[in-house]
Parts: sequence; C-alpha cells; structure tokens
Amino acid sequence: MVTKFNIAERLALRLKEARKSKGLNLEALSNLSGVSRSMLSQIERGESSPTVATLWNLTRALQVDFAGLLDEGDTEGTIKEIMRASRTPSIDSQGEGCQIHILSPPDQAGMLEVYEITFSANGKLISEPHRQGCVEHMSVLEGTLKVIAGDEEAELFMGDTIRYAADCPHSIHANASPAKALLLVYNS
Amino acid sequence: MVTKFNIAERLALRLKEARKSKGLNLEALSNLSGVSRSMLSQIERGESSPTVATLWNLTRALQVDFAGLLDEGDTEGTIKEIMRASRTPSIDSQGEGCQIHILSPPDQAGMLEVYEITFSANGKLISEPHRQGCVEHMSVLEGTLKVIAGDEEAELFMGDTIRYAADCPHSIHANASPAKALLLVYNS
DNA sequence: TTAAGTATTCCATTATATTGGATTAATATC
DNA sequence: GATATTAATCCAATATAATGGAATACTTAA
Repeated sequence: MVTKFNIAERLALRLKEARKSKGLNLEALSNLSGVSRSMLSQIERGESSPTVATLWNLTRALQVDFAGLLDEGDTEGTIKEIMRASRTPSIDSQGEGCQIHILSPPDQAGMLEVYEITFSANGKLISEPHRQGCVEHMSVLEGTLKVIAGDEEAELFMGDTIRYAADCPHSIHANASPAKALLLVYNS
Repeated sequence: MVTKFNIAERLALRLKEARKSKGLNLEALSNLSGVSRSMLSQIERGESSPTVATLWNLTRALQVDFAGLLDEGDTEGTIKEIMRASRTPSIDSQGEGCQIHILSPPDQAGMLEVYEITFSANGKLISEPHRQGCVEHMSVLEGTLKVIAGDEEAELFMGDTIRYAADCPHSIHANASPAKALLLVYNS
C-alpha cells in the first residue's frame, strides 16, 4: 500500500476511467473542465502531473472525489476486493478513547464515507466542521452515545439512529461504558 | 484559470496548519518531503498551485489525508432527525435466520441503501440479481460470514470488508454462530 | 543596542505543466 | 475502396511550477 510509485499513472487510469464512464471525449471534458484537450491527453497517459488547480477542475467536471483519485484501485470480476480487518484503514487520534475504522470503498467515495467507531468507556470523538452541506448519519450498534451538533444534543441508545448536519463543530461521546457506532458521512 | 485562487488558498492554510502542528519548519519539511523550501513557502502563501506529485509528497511527509486538504467548512447546523430503535424499519423475510435493519435515510433511497443485518446461527440471505452495475459492499461487524457472488465465494471474518458485483445472484451465509454485518448497496 | 542564529521570503535559472493549432489515428458513411 | 467526421496525439510557444542560493525578517542572548 506504500505505493510511492508513479502517482501520475494511477491518476491517469482513474481519470480516463471516470471520463469514459460518463461517455465524454477529450473535447467534451475540456469544455466542462476548462482544461485543454492536449493536457487531458497527457494527463491520461501519465505524461504529466497536473497541478492541483487543474486537478480540482477535473474532479468537479467529472464529479469524482479528490480523495479517491489517488487511492488504490480494483478492476472487474464479481468479487472486486476483499479488505482484511488487519488492513482496514483506521484512525486512532482525533478523539480520546475511540478507534475509527474506515469501511467505505476508497474510489466510489465522494458521496459517502462509512466508518465503524469503537468507543471505550468515556471515549469521545470531536470533529471539526466538514464541508458545507455535509450530513452525518449515525446508528448506535452497542451501548449508549451522546451526540452534540452545533448547540443541540441528543442521547442515543442501542439501535437508535440520528441524522444531523456536520458542517458545524460536532462530537460523539460515550458514557461510563464502551459503545460502538456506525457513522455515514454524506458529502452533500 | 478561474478557481485557481480559492483552492490554492485553502490548500495553503491547511498545509501550513499541518506543518506547524507537527512543529516543523520549512527546511525540516523540505528534507522530509523532498520539496524545496522556496516552493513550500510559495505554496503556503497561495502563490503556487503545486503539482500532484509534490502535493503527494507533502501529504506523505505530513501524514495528512489527501482528501481533507481541500475540504472547506463552517456555518451552522442542527439535528435533523432521530429515529429510535423501535421505529427503525426492518425486514425479516427473504432469507432464513436473518434480520435486516434499514439504516439509510429515506431521501437517499435508490442511489444507496444501507442495511445492518443480524444473522442467527446458520442464517442466510439470498438475493436475486439487482440492477446492472450494482455493487454491494459488506463489512463484517461480528462473527464470520461467507459471501457467494456469481461463481466466486469468499470467507470473511470479523472486521473484513468485501466488495462485489450484485448484478448476479448472490448470497450471504452465517456459519454455526451468529453474526452481524453492514451492507451498502450502490445502485450507481 | 548589537550580534548570532534561525526561519522565511526574494530572485534568477531551470524544469515542466499547459495551451492552440497541426497531425495522425479511428470510425463511420456512401 | 474513398471520403467525411470525429477523436486522440504530436509539436512549438508560453506560462508557471520548482529549485538553489542571496537577501530579508524574526528571535534570542549578551
């Protein structure tokens, strides 16, 4: 996974894939994105490493997420990918006493990210505002959790589900016992 | 060349923040990332829009996520909805020994559905092919599960995640012990 | 205040990303 | 087959990203 290798190539594949899946040709994409045909051609052949500016325009035009563009990929077949527990990306920090597993597929993202969050007793996850219009959707799998979003808060029990705007400071708190939650983050 | 300004500035802030939070100066980061001090300086002042190559090196050096770099965020938000466990829509049939809870919010229906599936011992969920291009994404929350999709099959343990085409007959099987899974259905 | 040390910015140079138009390749239509 | 049409690549010109070292700003110490 430590692919330092030729990110230009990976990008190339992703972008070309995205373009074709939308049935666009170079010129059409050029018009949509404001990036020249020539540049697109070079980028798609890995002969150029675009600037963030152009890359940004491309992601907007193709409606793909910036994030997924550089992550590992997959191809065809029925079973596309198996990600073993040990290799599931996880985050430890950002809060105290909580461990976050990223369940959502790396590429398809943009729209949605899925996390499984395991809280130890009194654990908490404090989040900065996400992007405008972002909505989080949390289901309590085990235990009890308190959600604070903006200036509101709510107590949730096992099986409960809450939906709240996440474009403001928000946090999730466990009480004296451990808990587990499923978190869906919809990016607009 | 329209949006160049905004994105460069957002990036600038994020990167500078990240660098300082790690207590690095430009030279230190330069050594870590292989990007020259001067370039770093320009980038952090929004005077340059780095190429993906250099940006990639920076994200690696700073251990920040590529995704988060371009997020924006602020404004207000509130809790939209709380759905108590007792009222969470559920399905019992369709398989034997499995109970399905629909977690996805109503407005997202069609594009994406999210289910929490609880299998009792030897429970199974057998599904007809969905729409063309449909992809399912399953994470094992508890226990062990076997997935059969088309003519392939895979054994999955707690924490594992699998992604497979669902436009063919597919099924999920628990073994002698109960299990729990999270299922995302993308209708692309 | 001066001086010494460090961190950042400026500047000239080089490398390369980006563009518009010309060239080639691919695809269809007669 | 030839021709028209469209799509992708090549090529020269330009803009700008990237670099290394010099100059400036910014601290800290005496």
